[in-house]
Amino acid sequence: MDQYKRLSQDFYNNDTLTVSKRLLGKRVVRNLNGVILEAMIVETEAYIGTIDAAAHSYRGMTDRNKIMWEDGGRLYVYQIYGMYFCMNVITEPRGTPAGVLIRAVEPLQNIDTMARLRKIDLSKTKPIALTSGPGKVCQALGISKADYGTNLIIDNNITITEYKDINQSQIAISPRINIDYAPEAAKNPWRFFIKDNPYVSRHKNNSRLF
DNA sequence: ATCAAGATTACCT
DNA sequence: GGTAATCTTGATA
Repeated sequence: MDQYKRLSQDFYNNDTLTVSKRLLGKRVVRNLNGVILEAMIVETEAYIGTIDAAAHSYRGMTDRNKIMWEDGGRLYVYQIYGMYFCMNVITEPRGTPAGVLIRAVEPLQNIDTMARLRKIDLSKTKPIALTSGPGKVCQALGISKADYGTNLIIDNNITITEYKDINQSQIAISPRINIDYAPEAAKNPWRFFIKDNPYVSRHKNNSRLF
């Protein structure tokens, strides 16, 4: 590791909306068999346990979502549509199920390896296609269900560190993406992203800045 | 045992 | 703008 500090247990054992905002500008460090992939978080969504009909934890504990009841700083990985994975950073102390979906990152190091994992030829396709969406993020960083439950505070395969200071004026807020199955919850402005960052997933909701 | 649905993406017109 | 791809999971019987 270099000069940037890992985020602490206290960082994660916190209010989910606060953690969602504070994760912007932080750096994901992924050790993939000795190859270090690094990327900055640029887009997040909060999923808030028992009050949020869009959250997997809303209807209680299952085999899939049980990690959400653990302490913050754990990794919740699930498969979607039979072919993609999504990664969530668990928040709040043990017993309170909540997490933050990492929707987009900006590649920083070993971008060629990310392109290979994404099966993208960077001479033909724009680099923003690499990591501008939750399924793309996991594919580019080689994250799958094998990483379910990773402890970001002590584990060496995946961690998150300080990186760039993002102030409030650089953060845009919108409703969350693709949660039509929970129309009431979809009204909550619980998506956060860095304004004008090219890696933020493109969507009509981007125009609604609070 | 069966079955519908999904915190998505790539590709098509 | 629209839709196919693809399969684990959770709910119901």
